Order: sequence, then structure tokens, then C-alpha cells
Amino acid sequence: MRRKVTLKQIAKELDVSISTVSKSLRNSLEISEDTRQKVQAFAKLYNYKPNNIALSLKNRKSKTICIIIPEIIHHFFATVISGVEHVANEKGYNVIICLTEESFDKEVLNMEMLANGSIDGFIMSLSKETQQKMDFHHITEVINQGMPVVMFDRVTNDILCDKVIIDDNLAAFNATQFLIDKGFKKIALLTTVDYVSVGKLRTEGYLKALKTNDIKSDENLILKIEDTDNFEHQIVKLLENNDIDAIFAVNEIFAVTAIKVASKMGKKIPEEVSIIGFTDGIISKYSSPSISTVSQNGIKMGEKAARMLIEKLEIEEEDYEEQYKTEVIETALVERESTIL
Amino acid sequence: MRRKVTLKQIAKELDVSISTVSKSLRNSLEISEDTRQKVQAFAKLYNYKPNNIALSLKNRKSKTICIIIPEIIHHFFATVISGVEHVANEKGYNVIICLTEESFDKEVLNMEMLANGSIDGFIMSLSKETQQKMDFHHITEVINQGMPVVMFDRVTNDILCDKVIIDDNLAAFNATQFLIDKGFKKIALLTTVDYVSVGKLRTEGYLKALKTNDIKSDENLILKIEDTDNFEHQIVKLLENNDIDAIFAVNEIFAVTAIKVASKMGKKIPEEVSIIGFTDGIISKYSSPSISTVSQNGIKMGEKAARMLIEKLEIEEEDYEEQYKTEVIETALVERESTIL
DNA sequence: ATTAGTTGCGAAAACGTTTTCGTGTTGAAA
DNA sequence: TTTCAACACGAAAACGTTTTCGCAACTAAT
Repeated sequence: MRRKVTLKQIAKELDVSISTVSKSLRNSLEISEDTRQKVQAFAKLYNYKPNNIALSLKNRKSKTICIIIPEIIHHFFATVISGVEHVANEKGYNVIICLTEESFDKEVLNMEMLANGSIDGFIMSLSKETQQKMDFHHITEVINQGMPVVMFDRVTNDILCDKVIIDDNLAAFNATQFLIDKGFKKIALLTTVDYVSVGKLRTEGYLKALKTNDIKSDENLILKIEDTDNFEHQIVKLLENNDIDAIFAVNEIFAVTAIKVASKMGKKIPEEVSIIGFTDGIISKYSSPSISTVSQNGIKMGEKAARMLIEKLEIEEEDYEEQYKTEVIETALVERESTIL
Repeated sequence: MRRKVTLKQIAKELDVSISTVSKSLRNSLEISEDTRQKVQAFAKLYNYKPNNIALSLKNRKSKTICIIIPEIIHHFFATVISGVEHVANEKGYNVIICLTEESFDKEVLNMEMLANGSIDGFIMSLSKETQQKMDFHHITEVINQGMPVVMFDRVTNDILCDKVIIDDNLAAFNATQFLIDKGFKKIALLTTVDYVSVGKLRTEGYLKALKTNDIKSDENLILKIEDTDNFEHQIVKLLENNDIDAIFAVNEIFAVTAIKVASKMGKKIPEEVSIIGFTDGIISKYSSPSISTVSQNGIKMGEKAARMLIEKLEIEEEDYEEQYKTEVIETALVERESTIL
């Protein structure tokens, strides 16, 4: 169990200075061919690798970025991480992940912990609690310190920074229009409470589609689910009390649960009720029937976010100009069994 | 956009030495009440936070651990991360994730990149390619440098280190026995190729259960799936050519695919074929019918692994004794619709 | 033989901490 | 008045790098 070898040790061993060793290893022309070879051979033998921490301190950058997400269990977030990791690796960056578990405090804590030199920038999606509180001081603070932040998916207009989103409103509009085009009129909406930014936007898209097609929206057909633990009975009620053609759900879980509930009530899918979901994850793919859905490409979002962040990081100080972009990732409608009659 | 304030700057501003500032902030008794208060007030005002990198360099530990997994998209691995993250956070550690995408080279690269001071220890699950190659030199090297490694799930006997596993053999035995107890005799097995350690163990458990119950194992009922992209037709053949009672699948994807295929062939589940899977993820839960499964608690595995690693990290050098444990996490059989007649 | 230019290397600073040790000042005891 | 503690603080080393600068020694040109 030998400890890692350092420049100092090599220098001592070969009876030269630390500078000489360092320069030799970086192939500096200052050093004679002879010494260079000697040092390099020795370094190779002892498997010398420069200490990253020391480099980080010297260069004042850690070549590490942090991605903060609410839950890793959600397939969508996992795909985003995957995209981030991919680009980061390619560019020589490491990725630290932090999970907020939808808690404001954990979000703040994580950012404060890491904003002290450990990382060069953040990629983040807001926790529910943060969105509810509308308290973004921790993010402002980090940005003020000159650390770039890229937000994705769950973003806020209150913060000026780069963002990667999908057009939730439009995607929801399209999904609803898709159902309308199939001839459905009584379309239910399973959505979240309004403070979840994407939920709200998707609800608006749904309403817009109805309006555009002169269909009166019906309060009774809209279910805003707050507690994601136990909402089956709410769906049961919705289906019992209304004569429904189709359902648009703003996420996979809502969609697949609707299928389960409807099936149990004896309603055939898609024959009696068509269903379309949001987020193209494994649930939609493997459900029976498989679920038509708005596909939001998490990998692409992650890749884009990472590219934007790293670009900001590698800009020279003097060339820096404060300018923020919001990139919109295309969504697509994936049709599967749940809407094919 | 002011840069982070350092001890040096505070010292200059207040016209004291760096030492005095440092000591004041750490409430050293050496410093007079007066100066202490002055410094602390100033530090608070400027929101001073010590630079983590500098601390890491000084203390020669980064308070960061790395988890290396093949794919984050797999729900099981995501749950493990979640467990690791939880414990790590609790103990004041950060978590870096690395994805190998089942590639040996990426696994080696990741470990080499981080083993140079960036992190204090590894938690890892082997990539498929590594298991196939049986080349573990990168892991040995890291361990020889005195860096603790904890392996989980996909482990190898060739490396001496702490491990967290489930008893794959026993769990598979139990699952098979469960089917046998229900009266099934023609039980098919959907498994992986043998070099995937857990696949092999589960296959052995299945075979043992058959043997124990004096059921002759039948080559034709065992499907070893290599290419996970396109194996539906193999399952179709299996079902067509054999009269099968039940299926034991070594993962969720195989299980849910079997259900889909069987349903399409007009076989009712569970009435005509019972199915039991492995890994209690969202697919099993939300599938229709929902899938009975061997639940391996990823969160617990992650937590355990993190605890073991951190314990090793915080042991004093002198008290260190080389001793490795292998912890076995309990599995449970979760019965759902796919086996309830 | 003096000067100028090259070559090869080392000293030292810097990144931001913590900590050990030393030192000057004060007040009290001898 | 001398001596000694106690007190309050600063200098410097250390963690492991990279890089700038300076300085010898040598070569070549005048």
C-alpha cells in the first residue's frame, strides 16, 4: 500500500529540483533531452499522476460541474444526467450530483456546500418546494459570485441565466389537438397543482387547444393532483361522474394510473377511453397497452445544458459578456396503443 | 459579480494577519474577544466561506466519494445512487457519479481520472465488459494506493474488498420454489449470458430449485439472452415450441416483455402462464398485470455501501487493519397480479 | 580576452487553508 | 527593579502543482 508519488518525491529521488521534474513531465524545451527522459522514465515507473486537487487550487477551477435535481428515481431526470455526463466526460469534466428530494432546504444547502471552489458551475432543475416558495436567493447569490448556472425543465423567470426547456405549453397543445383531431370532445386533464411550473404550462396548453377548437373547457374534467401518493380514487370519481372520451395526463405516472383505474372499472383502452401521456419513459413503453406520449428528450436536454455551461466556463474572462439564452428542445408525439383505435 | 472573499482579503482589510483571521473564525481562544468579534462580523458581512479545494489539499481528503455504475437509466442503479447520496450527505460527503455504459475502457478511465486526490473512495458495480474480460487491474491498483473500494451487486471474487450483494442464488431459488409450490412444473427461465455475474447466480438458483424438487431441468426452457435490443422473437419461439406453466425472468425488462409477447399470442396472464420477475422497479409495479417479483432494495444496498465506505475512510491510520466484509441484503418476494390465480 | 547569446536548471511565488511555534507586550509577583 | 506568566498576535510551513524569473555555465563571435 504505497501512497501516491508526488513531484517532490521524484525530485528528491533523482536529485533535481521540483521545477525540473514538472517541466520534464510537461515536455518543456527548457530541459535537456537527457534529464527529460530520465524523469519521464522514473515517473512512468512509479505511475505518477498529478494531484487533481492541487491543480484545481492552482488553476482556480475544478473541472467539475454539479447537477442538482429533485429525484433521481424519475426516469426523465436520469436521462438528463446521462446526457450531462456524456458531454461533460467528453470535455474532461466530472459530474457531481445532488438530490434535493423536492426540498428547498436541501437545495440551498447543496448549493452553498459546493459553491466554494468545489465546482465550476451548476445545472439544475428546481425543487417543488422552491417553486412554491418562489425564493431563489441561493441561486442569485451563486450567480453573483460569477458562477454560471444553467436551469432546465423546471425553471423560473425570476432568475436570469441560461435555460434549457421544452415548450410545455405547445407540446400540451399539440397533444390535446391530437386527441381532438381524433374526434374526441370530452377530454379530461390529469395535471399537477399550479405551482409546478411545467404542470401549469401544460394545463394552459390543454386549455388553449380546447379554446382554439371551440370546445368549452369543463372544470369537472380537470383534476389537479397534489398528493402523488394516493390519487387513484380521485381518478375513479372523475371517470364515474363524467362521460369521458379521452385523457391527457401531464406525466407517465398519471397516465399509467389512469389506465389501471379505467381497466379496473371495466373501461376498455383505447376502445372506450384514449389516453395520452407526457415524458417518454419506460413506463409508457412497457405499459399494456403501451402509452402514446409527448416525448421530451432528456438526453438532449442534458447534453444541451452541459454544452451551454461548459461554453460559459471556457470563455476567457476578458471576452465575457453577460448574455443568456433559453434553448427550446423539440418534443415529439409518439403514438402507441393507448390511442390507436 | 464579486469574487469569493478569502482569508487574505479579510486580513488585509482589517489590517491583521491571515492567521488571526483564521483563528478568529474558528473561535480560537488565542484571539481576544474583541478581534474575534470584529473578524466574524466582517466575515459574515462578506459571506465568507472557506474554499473547499484548499481544505482538501491541506487535509489530503476531499470528502467526496465516487459511485461508478453501468447505466443510470436502470431503475435499480438509480435507487442505489439515491441510497448512497442519502448517507453521504448525512455524513458530509459529496457524491460524484460515473457511468461506464457497460464499457471496460470507460470504467478504467473514470477510475484513473479520479483516483488522484479528487475523491476518497469508490463504490462500484462492474460493467458487463469488465466482467467478461475479467480484467480488474484498475481496481487492484486503486486499492493498492490505499483507497478503499466497496463493490455492490455486480462483484467479483477476484478482488478483495468490501462488498454489498444480495444472495442472488437463494433469491432465485426462492422465486422458483414459489412457482413450484403453486403447482407449476414447466417453468421457463429468461436469463442473461453467463458472464454477467448476477445472471449466472440466478440461473444456478433456478436450477437448484428444480433439482431439489425432482423436476428435470429442460434446456429448451432456458433462454439466455445476449442482445437486449431484440429478443421478443426468441421468447415467441420459446412459448410456441413448449407448453409452459410459468416463467421466471431475471430482470424486469425480460418479465414485462414476456407478458407483452404472451398477451399478443393470446395467452392469458396469469391464468395460462404465471410470471415472476426480479428487481422491484416501476415497471413491475405499473405493468398490467402488475408483476410479482423478487424485490432487491437498492436504497438499502446504496446506504449500506456508503456506510461501509465512509467507515473505512474515517478509521484512523494507525487503527487500520485489513479486513473485508461482504454484506448480504435481504430480498423479499412481492406478490402481485402476475402470479395470483 | 571580452562580450553577447544560448542552454539547463533552480528558487520562489502563487492558489487558500490550518497549525505550530515564536515573540513582543502587559501585568503581577518577587 | 527584575522575573515570569499570560495574553494576543504574526511568521512560516505544509498540502502539490505550475510558471516566471534569475543565474550560472558554456559557446560563439568580436
